[in-house]
Amino acid sequence: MRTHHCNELRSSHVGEEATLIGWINTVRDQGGVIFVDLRDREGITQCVFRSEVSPEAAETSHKLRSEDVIQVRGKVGERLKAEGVDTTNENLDTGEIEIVVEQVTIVNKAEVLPFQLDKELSNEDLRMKYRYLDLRRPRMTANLRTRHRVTKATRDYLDEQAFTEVETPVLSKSTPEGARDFLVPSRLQEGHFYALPQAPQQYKQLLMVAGLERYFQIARCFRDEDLRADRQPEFTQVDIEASFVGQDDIIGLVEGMLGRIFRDARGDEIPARFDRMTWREAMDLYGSDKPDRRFDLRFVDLSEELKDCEFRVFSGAIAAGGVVKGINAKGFADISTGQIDKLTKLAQEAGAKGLAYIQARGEDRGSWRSPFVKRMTDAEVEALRSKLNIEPGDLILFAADQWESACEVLGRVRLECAAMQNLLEGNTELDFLWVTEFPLLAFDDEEGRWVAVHHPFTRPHPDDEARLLSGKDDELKDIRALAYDVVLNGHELGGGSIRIHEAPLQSAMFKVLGIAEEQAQEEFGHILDAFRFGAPPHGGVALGLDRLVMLVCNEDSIREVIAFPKNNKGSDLMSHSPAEVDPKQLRDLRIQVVKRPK
RNA sequence: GGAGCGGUAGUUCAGUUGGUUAGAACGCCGGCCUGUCACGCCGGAGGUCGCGGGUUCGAGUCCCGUCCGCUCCGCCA
Repeated sequence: MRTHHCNELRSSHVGEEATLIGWINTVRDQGGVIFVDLRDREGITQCVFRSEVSPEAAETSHKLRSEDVIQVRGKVGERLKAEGVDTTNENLDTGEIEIVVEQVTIVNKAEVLPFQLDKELSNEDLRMKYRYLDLRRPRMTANLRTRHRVTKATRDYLDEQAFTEVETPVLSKSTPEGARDFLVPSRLQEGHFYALPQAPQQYKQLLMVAGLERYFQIARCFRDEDLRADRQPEFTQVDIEASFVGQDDIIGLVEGMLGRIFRDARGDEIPARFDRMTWREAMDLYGSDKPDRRFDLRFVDLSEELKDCEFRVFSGAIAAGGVVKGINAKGFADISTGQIDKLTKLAQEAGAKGLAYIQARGEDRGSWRSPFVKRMTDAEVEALRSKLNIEPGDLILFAADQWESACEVLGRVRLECAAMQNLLEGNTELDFLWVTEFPLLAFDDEEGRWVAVHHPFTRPHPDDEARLLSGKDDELKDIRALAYDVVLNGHELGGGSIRIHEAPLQSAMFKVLGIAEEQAQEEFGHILDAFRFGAPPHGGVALGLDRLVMLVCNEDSIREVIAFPKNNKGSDLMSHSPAEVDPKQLRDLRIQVVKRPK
């Protein structure tokens, strides 16, 4: 059908005969001579139609329209350079040549497209409705091909590291902890349901008991929760588990794998070793467990300096065992009142009563605009000035509360501040970071019980294991886990942990989580059983492939790197899923849909 | 469940204090053009201003409701 693709012919081919097939990118009809840019997935080649070469082809060429599929046959010609006119196109790889068309076939006419492929399109529903056309745009095609290179690099690397890819069931069992499950009714067993996996967590641990030692899977996972720019109800994880390894082994493996991925998919070299910080440090300095360090805005602790401050919001919080923290938004003193209001609202949504600030307009404290500075002593002001490095033009923002709340509030404010100041404009840096020593447990006030921060199979830090085994409430606080997240530019790329591999420790964990023995036996009996038969020490990690590819492609949403994604409400606007089903299907499943009263 | 931004021609958008017949660019259709490549030139078609209600002499513009899209919070072990 074709002899060459559209990014193949060069001046060395001049004089040869060639047949190309593809889509019409553009037509430039000059009356007597017609130029057609023919496009396939590799690129663009200009085709020229002249009546003196072929009257039939020239006649047909007047009827050609954008996105028609055509096949052309002709000689490869060198573009004219005569009379001081250079007609080569430096924007095209094939810009030195053109096909002088002798024969053209209209393979398939195209109707006018609902949007132009060469223009940005902001109408998301239209993009999704005609996703196959949206994907025809070079940027989207390139994203899908990059995604392929990422998965290939992943498989290549893990294969070289002696990992075995194993598929685990998609029809599996609902688990009590974690996200809402998608359920699939069983026809053969009336009233019973499968659940789609949120992650292959239990299966991969059982593969370790099976003696596989090194497993991975590029696994589709499902969570029935609300969507976001970086969250879809079905998504893909690079799921990894290994036996006889510790935290540093997994961390080193992931560093090597990401290095390979960025090299193969983008041609970039990234650091062989990433920075590490503990969860406590990350919260303390950035107010986030996935800090974006591409801008500074680091927290400064002022609890010591302000403990006797006359401003009660500060001294009161410190007296109650809390902290006062501040950030210096350099050169942002001219922030508008509206922006201050927005930051204050944000702080309030995050749980603060308000947001204390100083607009340091000049050197002298008298020139500072602030609701509370007048109540501070000179010594306190000078302490702030030196610890926060306050210079004229700076904006200082404060949070005062219990440590974790204050950090969370200021962390939120920090990100919004950076957005307002456009601190990331034009930034192309890649900042990889490991966050380690996550807390093992968190107390859920609503449910009145301890819940696993990561998941119930996560191993406690060896130094804290005895405290878990004690099971006492005051001992459970601040137990560290052998859990770690890898963060890229403020996005959680993935996380993992070293697991519990002994039945007694696992039982103790279930007990702390308030999962009764019978329930543990019912829900996780197979895991507890398996641990009794010589389970090896093991651990692993899971990386969000969609987010990774999104960052590799410099996109802002994972929808840009998923071929057929769902919209905000979980619908596929092209195929119209989810949809009602035939009543017969429901009868077979013994399912009755009860409409919610309005 | 909550908050914010948006919805005007096929597409991207503009639309002033509420005031004549709602505009531009690209695209589309017709014509001209033998070296274009964002081709150019001439002409033309194309609108339920998301939908419903209200205020008003008069609503794209103001108010209320509603639907849709996006972003964020909650949620996401």
